[in-house]
Amino acid sequence: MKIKSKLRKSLNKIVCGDCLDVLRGLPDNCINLIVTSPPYADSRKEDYGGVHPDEYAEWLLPRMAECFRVLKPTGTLVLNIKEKVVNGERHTYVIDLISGMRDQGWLWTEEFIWHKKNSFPGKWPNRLRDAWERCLQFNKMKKFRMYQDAVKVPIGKWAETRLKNMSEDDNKRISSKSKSGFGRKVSNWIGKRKVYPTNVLHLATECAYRNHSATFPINLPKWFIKLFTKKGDIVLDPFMGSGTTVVASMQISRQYIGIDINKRVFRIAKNNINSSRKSDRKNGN
Amino acid sequence: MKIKSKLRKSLNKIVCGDCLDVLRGLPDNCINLIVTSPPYADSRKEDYGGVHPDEYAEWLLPRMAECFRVLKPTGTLVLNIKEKVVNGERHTYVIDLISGMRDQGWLWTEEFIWHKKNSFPGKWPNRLRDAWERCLQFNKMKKFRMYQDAVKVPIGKWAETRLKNMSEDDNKRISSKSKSGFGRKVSNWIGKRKVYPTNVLHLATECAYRNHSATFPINLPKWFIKLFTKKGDIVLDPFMGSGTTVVASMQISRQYIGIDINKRVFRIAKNNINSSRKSDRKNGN
DNA sequence: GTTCCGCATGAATCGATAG
DNA sequence: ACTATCGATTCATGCGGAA
Repeated sequence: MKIKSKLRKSLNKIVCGDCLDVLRGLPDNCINLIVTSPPYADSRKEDYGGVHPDEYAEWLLPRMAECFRVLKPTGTLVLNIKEKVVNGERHTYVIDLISGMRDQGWLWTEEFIWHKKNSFPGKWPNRLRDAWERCLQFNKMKKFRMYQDAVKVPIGKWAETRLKNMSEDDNKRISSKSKSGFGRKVSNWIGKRKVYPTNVLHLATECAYRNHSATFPINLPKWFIKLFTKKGDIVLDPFMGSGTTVVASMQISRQYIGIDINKRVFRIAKNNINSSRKSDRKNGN
Repeated sequence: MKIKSKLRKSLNKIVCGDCLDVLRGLPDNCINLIVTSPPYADSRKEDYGGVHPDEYAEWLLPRMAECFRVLKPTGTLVLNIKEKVVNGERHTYVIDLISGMRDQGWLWTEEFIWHKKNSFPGKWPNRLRDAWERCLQFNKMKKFRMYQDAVKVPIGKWAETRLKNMSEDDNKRISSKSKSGFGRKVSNWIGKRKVYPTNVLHLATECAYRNHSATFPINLPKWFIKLFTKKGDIVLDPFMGSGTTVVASMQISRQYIGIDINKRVFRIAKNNINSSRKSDRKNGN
């Protein structure tokens, strides 16, 4: 049981280091879900040094190989990514990445679209505003775990804003103010017909209280965690950033492992996780 | 003037045949915009004989080469396409196509998302409902014609309240605290009624012409025609289907060339175009 | 206890200018 | 010529305090 203890030692912890090295310390086939948003090519230079678009796939691929090894056969990997414009053209590093990962044995199962409702403003002579990002789904096998019922949404006009309205945060915010208000809200939903959502997610980028330069609304990882894991399962984020995926996992009772190479960002993640833990306790969880 | 007459003879006509052959009869650099939805791999078997996904890019590429030749240097190609699921996995023929077209000299300028608001209902064991398609934009040069003002949309209702009460800071330029380089000057928006859209299109799949097996709402090609051409410009659809792109072109006073290989579908297109012409005349155009 | 309203924020991109 | 830095451009959202 050496392997099991090795895993147990890493569980519900965050680690500062290159995920390429850190992941080597994990046993094979132990993770249920990997949700991550790797630093985009050439961006976040301050925090990550900025990998050039031409070398991006090459840089990310060995890390994806380690992810493949640690993921359970029925597990899932979700990669939030978008190619940037280089020289007036969309760069090919994302499609190069897909090709390279398929060579590693990954199945490119699905591509979700995150529609960013409040995208960056701006006007350019030959380009409109960019309002979407890819969430690439990869698997090791055709048959993977998926819990569609966990992400059902009320029928009707709410379908457009399903994630916003379904978020745990909303529940929590209401409950912290008044228990009765919370109960009433829930009762509104009871009895409503629910339908399965689509592969297009409508979410705004969060803009308040972010010390980290990347926007990654907590409802995005949370939605995928609900869709691909059940309570107690293990969620990994090898590019944790400010810890959004980890906090999402905690809030819905999944176990987690978080990794990030940058010390400044790591401290922010630690703070976010600690304050999330505190507010959890306050609410009696 | 031999070339010009060759073009003039083809203008505002539709042709039944393989676009690979038909396009050879057109001169170089004469088309302003190509908007098309090529037959999907392995589907529409009845109409097109069904190209297998593994051979799809190979089949489409020589036709894209002819498109490259006939397109003006400042022109644009828009390809509405989506990879299908083969063996539980998204097939790679679209990214193979992008690679192959870049080898031909195409620039992969942008990728628009068509969000299908009323996607087909249903439930599959390992998959949610598919509610989006790609609209790939390709160009021959970095500088192409684009008329963003033609597709402006009404400003959001946030503006009504926000712009009434201006703080002092709103009148000067405030730069964002993060290193993004972004700033804001709220007073810029006073009096503005319309804003530029994003690269995400929300359109329902209203299929006017039910005899054709592909759904392609007329507002999709029409939007791209407005964005990339002006009145009198020439629009080509080498996979015309039931003629949606052609009808859209007629409705907003662009010239057209439509091609389709399938005789049955071709007759439907002819009918659609004729009745569109009639209703045009009735309206005094 | 709810709604209203002010306001800071964001994985951007291009062209010009400087080294 | 080629690369690095800099300034200009512009929406919609959700938090938190106020009514």
